[in-house]
Amino acid sequence: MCGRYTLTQDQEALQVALGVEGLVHPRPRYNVAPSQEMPALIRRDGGVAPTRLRWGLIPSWARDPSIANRLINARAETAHTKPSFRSAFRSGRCLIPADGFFEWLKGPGGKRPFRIHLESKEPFTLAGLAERWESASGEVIRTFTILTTDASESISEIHHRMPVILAPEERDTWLDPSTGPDRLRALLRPYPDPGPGHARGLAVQEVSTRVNSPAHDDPGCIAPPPPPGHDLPLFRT
DNA sequence: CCAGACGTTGTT
DNA sequence: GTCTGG
DNA sequence: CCAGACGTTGTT
DNA sequence: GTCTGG
Repeated sequence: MCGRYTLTQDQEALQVALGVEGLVHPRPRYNVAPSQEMPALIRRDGGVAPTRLRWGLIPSWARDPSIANRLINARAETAHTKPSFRSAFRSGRCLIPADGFFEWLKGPGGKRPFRIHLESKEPFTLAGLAERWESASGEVIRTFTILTTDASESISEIHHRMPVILAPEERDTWLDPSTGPDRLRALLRPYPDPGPGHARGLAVQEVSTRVNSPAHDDPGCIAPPPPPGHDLPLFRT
């Protein structure tokens, strides 16, 4: 799945990399957590426009917005049929800029966080769904969720699901309101491992458990874990 | 008909 | 809003 | 995703 | 254990 990600470029570099103007990204982010407002790309006036959305989808009909805590991901296989997501799948598709995402490997001795990023280290875009929610008092909240699919072979060592990464040439098809459901679903595949036609793929790097706490958001969150014994008290005889 | 759920992950 | 269960 | 809270009464 | 907040 995908419950944390990074966007370490600054605003200017991100706009250049994505070919978008007017994107708001005040500072590099090393540990983006659900409930936070982040840049997104949507379709507007026939083009691609940047906006800011809160991570965790609130369906328009929800009475309790805390449902967002449980809707940070949507299964690509079923999102088009689910009451919570089908409306957004039809008319609220969006792209979420990122340059890495985190997965935790559960094993004896605890959970170890890993960061997955492109070997090129370039930013990429995740397939997302956006919604607009209005509270009884008239407060409007715009939210998003990230689509997930089966893990590629290289990622499956860590986790069996991964977010959907759309290639640059797939972005417009995903956002285009006239794209049909079959063609949309065909886009929602695992990111390909290196092979014929794909010289470079995803890289997996273990990182410090500093990323565990959503209160941490600094380069230490994507740094390698300290070597064993690093911080242990030293005893000498 | 009305009431109540509506989701993902992972684990059992 | 829309679907399922009673 | 992980971390941290999780309750009532009454009083300040 | 389960829910909420980040």
